[in-house]
Amino acid sequence: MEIACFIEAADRHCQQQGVKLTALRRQVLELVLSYTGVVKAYQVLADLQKQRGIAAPPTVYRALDFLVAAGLLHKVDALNGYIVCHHVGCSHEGLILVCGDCGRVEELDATPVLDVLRQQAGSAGFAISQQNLMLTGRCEGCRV
Amino acid sequence: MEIACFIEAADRHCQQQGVKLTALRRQVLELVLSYTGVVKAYQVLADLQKQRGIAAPPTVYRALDFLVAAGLLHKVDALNGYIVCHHVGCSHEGLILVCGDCGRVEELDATPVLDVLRQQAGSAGFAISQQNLMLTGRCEGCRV
DNA sequence: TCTCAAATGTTACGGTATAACAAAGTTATT
DNA sequence: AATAACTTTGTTATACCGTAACATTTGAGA
Repeated sequence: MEIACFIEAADRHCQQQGVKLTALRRQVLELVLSYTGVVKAYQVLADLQKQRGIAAPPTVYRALDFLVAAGLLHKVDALNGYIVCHHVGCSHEGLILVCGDCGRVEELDATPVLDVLRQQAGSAGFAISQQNLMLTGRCEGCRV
Repeated sequence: MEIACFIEAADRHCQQQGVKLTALRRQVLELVLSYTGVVKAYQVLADLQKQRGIAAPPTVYRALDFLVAAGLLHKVDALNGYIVCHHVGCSHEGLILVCGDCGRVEELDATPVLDVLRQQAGSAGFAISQQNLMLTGRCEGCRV
């Protein structure tokens, strides 16, 4: 199962970083993994409530914040949602395409375009940090 | 005064586009212009209430949506805010650089890099929509 | 003037996120 | 073990962000 594999990798990743992937955090990560594409905090909250009987917003937000900080998830600001990071462990800048209709996510290599961006930002005095590039649009299936 | 100058340019821009910069929309634009940097919808709402006595959220959101659609403002998703577009007439997509240290915002033209991105995304089946690119980094003043 | 469409007003609500404090678990040290 | 210090999680309450739905007004053209 792919989820179990990812969890295992996440576990190693957290150990390496000296942070703890607790039971709750693992549970939230599994819930996010169970979706394809973008997941909202309140969806995760609802799922968590089904599994535990009760849970409050801070519980899920804290777990999500941890997972983002650990590099296991990315926040998609434009959609108020979260996606799984597909480049855990490799220091690789992704170009993340999110379909605004179906939530499907695709990752490409952002290196070439970030080279251009770094140059452009540099001439304005800005040093842009390592990061992923997120764009919203429509995937092939959702274009009519 | 710089605001008056911008308003004048905005007026011409709207006429060219065949859309109307009504009194309300102009008032909201002036309020956004009165700030430096990112402004939140509810800040504008509060200002509007001071000036008119009463106003409700849809009033300001509709005006802001119009101004974004007209290319006069940009929405900054990551901060739930809005900034003035500094490329009215020459560009509709911003490359927005936010200094993680001091919060300063700089806007460049994202058109060239988005052309490249559209091509790259297109070959993966994605049609990326009109949007701003927002990147974090460090501005000249904050780099030691 | 009349009609239609666009813009604005108004009410009410739903989605997003965090503050503040309490309780429970964990770790290190004695 | 016992304690203390710290981290994590639970709980309550609330603040912030944004829109649906419908009423009313305004403005341009027939």
